[in-house]
Amino acid sequence: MARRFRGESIHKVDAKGRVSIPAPFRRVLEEGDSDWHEGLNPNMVLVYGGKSRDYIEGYTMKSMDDVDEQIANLPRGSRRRRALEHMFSGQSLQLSVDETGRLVLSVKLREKIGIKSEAIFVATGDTFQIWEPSAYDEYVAAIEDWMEEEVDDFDPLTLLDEPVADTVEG
Amino acid sequence: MARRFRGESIHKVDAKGRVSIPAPFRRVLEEGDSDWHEGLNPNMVLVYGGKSRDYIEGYTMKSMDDVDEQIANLPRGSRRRRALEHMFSGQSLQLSVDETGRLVLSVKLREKIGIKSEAIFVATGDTFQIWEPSAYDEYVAAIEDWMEEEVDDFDPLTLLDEPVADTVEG
DNA sequence: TTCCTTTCCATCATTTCCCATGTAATACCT
DNA sequence: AGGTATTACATGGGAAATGATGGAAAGGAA
Repeated sequence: MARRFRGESIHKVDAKGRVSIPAPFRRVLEEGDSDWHEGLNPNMVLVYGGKSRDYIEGYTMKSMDDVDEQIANLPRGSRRRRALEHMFSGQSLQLSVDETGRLVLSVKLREKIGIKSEAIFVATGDTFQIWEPSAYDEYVAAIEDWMEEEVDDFDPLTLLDEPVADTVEG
Repeated sequence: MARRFRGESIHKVDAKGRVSIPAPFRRVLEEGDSDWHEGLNPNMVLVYGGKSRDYIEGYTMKSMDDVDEQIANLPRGSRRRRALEHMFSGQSLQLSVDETGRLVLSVKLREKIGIKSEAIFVATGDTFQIWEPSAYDEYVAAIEDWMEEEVDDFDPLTLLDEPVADTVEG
């Protein structure tokens, strides 16, 4: 398994939409770009689709290739495939990290998730998410409430043992 | 895997039918044209067939070569082959991007998909589509409605995990 | 000539690039 | 250990390059 994103951190977003990518995340992006080599800036992909999603998702080139390949295996023209193409081709963009470790969020993207002057980067394994900080706080609060009532013995790992009957509410 | 088209954007169509191709798409077209080199304008192919299709499809030279080759492998004279030849040879045209990054949509093409003063370019992986904006909105709304009910937990990637019992409606 | 298409220019708004600063983290030396 | 040098990061500002778009000029076909 490739190196994974870990941790979360807040960064300023300037008037041009520039934001620093957390340095540890940059290492993962470099490793996940087969064209990358020392001294170069890695490429990556942002996915901003999902009408009601209030975050942007960041992919390494490799993990996006995996997704693209799986989509390509679905029957052409099927609804499922069209939905995924819409999400991952139509609602996405490729970019390269700049010389100083930043990426640029266009006005369109900033507006979609409500970002003004700050953004929080959150690791989620082989992708990461970019949120407007207070929206993320709400999201976290919701998860923690759920844990509170669901997880008996303070060890979240018990969630791994239980049978899965999962939905959004599950 | 070759660089893929990503993202979507709206552009003005002037009285002569000129439209800017999104700059990121141009990079893909350049890379997908084996004759291209710095300082030159890439060639590409538009496919406008399909009686009830309300978009035009854009191909790089390479991806069109792939399609042509697959067609060439079908039995000569077969109905399937003739249909595909009609679609991809007959109902298509090759053109080159102009000096300022635009292409020209003839009156005929504009009428076919109902374009008046704007067109939206939408990436779909190794091709892209050109739509009349409001027609595209309808198409997207349909997809999103379907996603809404089909995808439980806001993560479209679950569509990749579930068993495929796929038809065009799947 | 007249209409239509293809080139060539011109302009304005972004977007990208380059440089600079302050601070934090780490390495180095004695 | 104490203090200093060095490198890595985060962030800002301005200049330069690119992109989108409109209009005029030029080439041709009818």
